[in-house]
Amino acid sequence: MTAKNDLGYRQIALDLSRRIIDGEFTRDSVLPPEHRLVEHYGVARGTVRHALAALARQGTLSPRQGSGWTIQSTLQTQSFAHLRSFAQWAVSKGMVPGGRVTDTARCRADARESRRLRVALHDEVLRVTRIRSLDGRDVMLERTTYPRWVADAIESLPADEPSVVQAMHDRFGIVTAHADHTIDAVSASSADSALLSVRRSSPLLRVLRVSYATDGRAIEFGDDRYLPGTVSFQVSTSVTTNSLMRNASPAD
Amino acid sequence: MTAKNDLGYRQIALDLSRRIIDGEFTRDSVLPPEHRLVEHYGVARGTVRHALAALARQGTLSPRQGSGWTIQSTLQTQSFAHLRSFAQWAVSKGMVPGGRVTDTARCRADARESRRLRVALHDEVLRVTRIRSLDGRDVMLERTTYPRWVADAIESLPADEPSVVQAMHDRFGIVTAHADHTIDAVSASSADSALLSVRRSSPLLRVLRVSYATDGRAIEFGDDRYLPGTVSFQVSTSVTTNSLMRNASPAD
DNA sequence: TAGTGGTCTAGACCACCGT
DNA sequence: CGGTGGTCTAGACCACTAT
Repeated sequence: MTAKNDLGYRQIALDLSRRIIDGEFTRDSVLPPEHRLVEHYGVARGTVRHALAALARQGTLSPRQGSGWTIQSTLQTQSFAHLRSFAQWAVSKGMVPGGRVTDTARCRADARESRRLRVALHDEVLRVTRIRSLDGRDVMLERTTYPRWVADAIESLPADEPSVVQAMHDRFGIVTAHADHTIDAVSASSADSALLSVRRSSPLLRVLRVSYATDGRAIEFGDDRYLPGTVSFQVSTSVTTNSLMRNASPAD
Repeated sequence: MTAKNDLGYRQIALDLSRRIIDGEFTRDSVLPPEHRLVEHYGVARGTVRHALAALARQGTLSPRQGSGWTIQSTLQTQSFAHLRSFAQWAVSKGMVPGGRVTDTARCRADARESRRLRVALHDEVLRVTRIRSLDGRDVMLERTTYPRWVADAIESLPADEPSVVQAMHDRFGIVTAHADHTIDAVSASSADSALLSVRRSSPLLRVLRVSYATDGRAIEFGDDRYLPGTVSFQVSTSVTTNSLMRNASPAD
């Protein structure tokens, strides 16, 4: 876009987000003043402000009266306010998600998998390793274990399926109703470092993730490792919604 | 209030909030339609909507197109501080929190601080560095910047004050109403490594944290760096309840 | 269909920032 | 001082919900 074609604060927010990601505006720089954005997009000032406010809530921008809107972060943040898959989240941020499977194997569940997936120890499970990318750049290494009841569906998907969650929903009617995430930091293992092209023992942001179907069965157990500086997670708390928990035991 | 005296979306939001707390509107009931609130407060619809949107962001209200604004929660203040404060969280987990100030300095706000705290660039701020421990073991390095309006209160606290949040509340009536957290992973800087006794460039879990008072002013901007394996963050999300749920089970 | 919220317009005035 | 964001007005039309 970047033109004045259509309208809508959502599209404008998406376009601005896109332009920030593309480097048209850099961190700590100031956005063009509102009246210029109004010209550019051909909408009323209120609409532009609606878009800017949305980006501010998401941590991308920050206004200062009398000065302008400065770019807070060019990082993309995942908010837990919405339960989204990697691909759906990427699309909502105006980026192109990618993925490729590097390894897949039928195995017997180890202790950790049996605990998280609530299947019997040594039950058959499917382990899949994927590299996930944003706009063509690898940003995350995902190791997911699926219980037997979803394994066949997963194996039938193409290796470069961009959105596994979407495909599971569309093709098999398997819906994620609930998910638990545990976040911590780890050193890259030698396997990690090879797949993500980073030095061994460099820091990675790890998200352990278990998602559940509407009937409560676990759909998958994932260990996602993000390159630092590419993705961060954001939690907004208020008196009424407590969405964040600290946990003292090691994440596993 | 509850009258149509003055104006301003903040006052309207505050008034609605108070009326909800006072029980005039109960949980799961529906607010009067916007046009009636417009009459009641004697302002334009945009102003009413601005106030409603603010309450919605706090989790108090939730709109449904075609229906109305339903009251999501009538809860307020108390339990909140318990989850937000490092010290109180530790106590609730049966651990003994500790802390010591290693550095404190009055400075001029740099670009990042002025952005996050919404104070002018080069405004005077107070920077405090603390080491925080659990059961006598150092687990976290905390660098916090306070704006001028809280700096004096902070400086009056003893260096080993275990719970800053608690003290601010009890002694000065400064209450945290809302907070944003951004979580990612970083390499330990040389300063980090010295203070936390880890190798340089080893992974740390970083939490950037801005907390706000009830009137919306920023109370503090913090950069907390946790040793991996000591603390993790857990988030539980579900599709049906847009607001997030707490999960009391341990990470493992 | 009537009533609700969702979005948008085209102005206006004020408060704050920098020079 | 001129330029910026912050707030407000008084309309308008659309999309969705209930009946």
